[in-house]
Amino acid sequence: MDPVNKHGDRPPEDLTARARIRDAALAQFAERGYAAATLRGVADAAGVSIGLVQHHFGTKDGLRRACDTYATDTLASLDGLGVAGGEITDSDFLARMFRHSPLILRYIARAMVDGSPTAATFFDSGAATAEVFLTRTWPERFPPGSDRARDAAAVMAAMHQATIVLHEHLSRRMGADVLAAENSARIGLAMFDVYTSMADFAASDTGAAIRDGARTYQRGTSAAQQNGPGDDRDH
Amino acid sequence: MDPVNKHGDRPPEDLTARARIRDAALAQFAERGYAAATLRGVADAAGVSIGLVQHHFGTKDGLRRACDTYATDTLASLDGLGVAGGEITDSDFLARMFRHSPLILRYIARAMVDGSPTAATFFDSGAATAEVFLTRTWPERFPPGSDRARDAAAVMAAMHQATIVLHEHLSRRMGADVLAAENSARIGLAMFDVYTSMADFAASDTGAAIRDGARTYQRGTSAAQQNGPGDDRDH
DNA sequence: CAACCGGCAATACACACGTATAGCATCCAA
DNA sequence: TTGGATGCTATACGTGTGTATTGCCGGTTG
Repeated sequence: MDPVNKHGDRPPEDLTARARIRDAALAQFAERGYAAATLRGVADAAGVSIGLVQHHFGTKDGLRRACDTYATDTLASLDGLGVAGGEITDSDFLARMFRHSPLILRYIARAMVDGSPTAATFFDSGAATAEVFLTRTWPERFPPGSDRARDAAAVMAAMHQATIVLHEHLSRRMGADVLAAENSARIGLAMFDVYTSMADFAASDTGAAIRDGARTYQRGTSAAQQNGPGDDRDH
Repeated sequence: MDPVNKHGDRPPEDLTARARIRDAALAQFAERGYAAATLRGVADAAGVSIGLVQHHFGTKDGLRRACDTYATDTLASLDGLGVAGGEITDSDFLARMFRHSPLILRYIARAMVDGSPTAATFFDSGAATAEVFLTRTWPERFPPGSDRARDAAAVMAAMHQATIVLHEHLSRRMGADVLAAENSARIGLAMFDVYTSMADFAASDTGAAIRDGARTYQRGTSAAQQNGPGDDRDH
């Protein structure tokens, strides 16, 4: 049997050599990073000559841009329901992503820390979605346009995307490939556990002390960069 | 004034050319990644010849290993209080890290996704710390050695380290360098907000529905996997 | 048939990289 | 003074890289 879900349910024009090259590039860029990946490696993985890679994509950067736009388009096509509405369907979105193309998921994970301009768009999209969710669900805590909402949304996006970006370490630690479809729910449940537990901690005395300490520390530094007398050891 | 906190409070032997090369390598590896960084670039940044880099570190991989061990030692020296005890002094640990050497922080952030073997150790250390914290604070929810505790600890480590690994996107979105010492408290406060809010969401009807859906989905897919049946709702 | 054009391979080229080697000061013990 | 270490530079070498060039082959069009 040939490799499954490699060219799963894609239109037939995607089975051309050009598409094979793009898929190979997605995999190579994801596994080795842009700098370490070579055009000859991509050509070999795609089973074509290196000349054909240039014929279709011109330069190495052109190949990367093609991968970026392909990933962006695929993501946009999956954004149709749920995410665009500002719902927190993160796990559901990922589940669909797992099924559709783990290749793109791995590529995104690498691009996020590989200097790709598309990665910034992806992160900002996640942060924007989170911000809509936060301001809609708790308008009093996160007033629309406030710094508090913006900060929380950015941090929340980072925390969620961490499960993708750090999938290698996460998988090693959990003993399973967290980018495999059958394990998507496992991360979601663990995130629920972390959220509820850490909220308990935040509401506890020590949690409140830490938060207050951070608040006063922030007030001290926001005026002048010098560290105030604070540092109040939280036992 | 010369660049501050570049060779801040380090022993005098660190001001040798060898140390300057190491610092330049830390910066170059962090900014460009291992593959894209060049020995000539490191030599230029350190103000020495490329031959001296080889004289001190032999090969490029030797230079990377030297950076890894230096980062590891620095981390270990900061682990003295708080973290080793299993406390969740994450923000405090980071605050000290910010002050001591933002250089190493940036290096760690890159190494985490650049295939460095040290990065695995760093992640595992964070996950182990989190696991101790979870099992100590909520022993009934996270029994020591259970899959549930291990999963939650790994995800929690990933979520916390995300603020470092994704510092570039986070900083762009928040309009400030999140790896700067004066902003360390800001992330901590945002994380508190996210935790409390998402815990509310997890406790809501839709949150419970999502969790139950994930549970049944997971039961459907994990035939061989054994998770203790004693998961059920902890009120 | 002839001209042509896109898919594709083979090869050549210039360059930057990591690495190896040789040399030059300075210092310090014998 | 001699003679090696030591810190450091300069330069050469081989290789792998991205890219450019050339040409072949099959199908379409005039």
